[in-house]
Amino acid sequence: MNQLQDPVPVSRATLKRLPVYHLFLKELQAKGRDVVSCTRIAEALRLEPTQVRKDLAATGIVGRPRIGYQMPELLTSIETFLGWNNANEAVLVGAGNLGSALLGYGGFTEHGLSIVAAFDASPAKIGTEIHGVPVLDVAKLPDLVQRLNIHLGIITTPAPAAQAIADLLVESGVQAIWNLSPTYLEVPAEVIVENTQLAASLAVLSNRLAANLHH
Amino acid sequence: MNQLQDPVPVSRATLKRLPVYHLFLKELQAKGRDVVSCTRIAEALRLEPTQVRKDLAATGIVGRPRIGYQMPELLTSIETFLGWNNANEAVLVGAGNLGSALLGYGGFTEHGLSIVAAFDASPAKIGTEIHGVPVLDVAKLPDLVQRLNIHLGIITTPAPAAQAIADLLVESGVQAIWNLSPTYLEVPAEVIVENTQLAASLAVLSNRLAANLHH
DNA sequence: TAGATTGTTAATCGATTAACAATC
DNA sequence: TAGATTGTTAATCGATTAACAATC
Repeated sequence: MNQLQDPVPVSRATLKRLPVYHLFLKELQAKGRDVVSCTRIAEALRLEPTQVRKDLAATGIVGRPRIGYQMPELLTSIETFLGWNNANEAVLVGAGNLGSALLGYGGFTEHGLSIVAAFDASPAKIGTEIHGVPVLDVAKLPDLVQRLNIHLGIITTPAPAAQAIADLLVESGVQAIWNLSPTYLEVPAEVIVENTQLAASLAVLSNRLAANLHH
Repeated sequence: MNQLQDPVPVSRATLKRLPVYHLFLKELQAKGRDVVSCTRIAEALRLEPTQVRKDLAATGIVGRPRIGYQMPELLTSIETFLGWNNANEAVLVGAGNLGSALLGYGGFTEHGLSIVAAFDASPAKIGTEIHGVPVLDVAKLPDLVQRLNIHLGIITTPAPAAQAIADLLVESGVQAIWNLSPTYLEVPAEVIVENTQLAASLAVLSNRLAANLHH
């Protein structure tokens, strides 16, 4: 329901907070709560109640004054909004340490991501399985992506290989790339790229830690 | 709330872009360029030249009109500002898939991070080494952190264990936590927490991909 | 009812972008 | 010089926060 057509465009900031709410709500639900207010969420997560309210409203949920939101309804609303309950199939390229970690992560399935195949250039890995996912030759990527109509590619290769892999994914028809390699990727404007630079997260932390130690 | 008394308060957004510039500049340097302008950086990274200029200015670099910035000087300026050239020692807790991936990542050393020990609760792992880093019993964490005066802890445990580990790290004197577990951590206000929620990155991507597919 | 909470509009804050003078 | 680029101030934009009426 409430599929408002072209509703308020949701800010990236809101999009990043929604999974955090989801996490917190799951924990709360496990403790037996079946109703929750923005006030409570905001307090626990050190945010402003109004911000939480706006974020939740973006998912289409409607609450009840004096009461709050029904827990299962709220969780479902967030999940639906984030596209977590209609699985996205994805391929992963680069079955090294980080790639293997993601293949073994497990938690992605409940967030609507299913990695159906991994690709690598190393002959030693090709033909094996990592955490149950087959590792294939990169040469087979275009065919598989097209046949299975895969929309999402995950890049966990070393930096020097990443751009060529991105090109290959785009040529094969992938519409979104999750880039975990330490590179800036050049792709056509219509392709969505989400960069998760582990070094960048670290940079923020290092800088703030250094500032702290000076006091 | 955050009373950093730096000369110029640097926005978190700037802090996140600096490593991207660094990455791009390293690639450019490898191609033999030894001077670069904001115009060029902005064009390659699809940003506004003014934004690049302000970001770089935050690191203290001074450029020359008509010319731009000297490459080695600019790289050093970014590295120094981010604290990448005076190593931070860190411990990692949770030597599972993701933890092992980080231990094997290698790229962190050049960003000023040195993981000196890993901790795990599993007897099978204790006493082993992963990518050259010893895996120790969590019981030994407080002593080691205090003795070596470690400031930074990295949490890669499953969600249920994360809060207890965070408490332990804080008690032991750690001042910053890089949390890669899917949990929201409660810590004292003076402790810096940087959350890298892999699921959250994914959430942003899923949502935008879903929106795209509807068109 | 009284009071807590939602939903929404208005004000504030901060970051981005534009404009432009200074400089080499 | 002429023109590209820096550095900086002002304007704009967007997100957060505050205020408040509606509601149960």
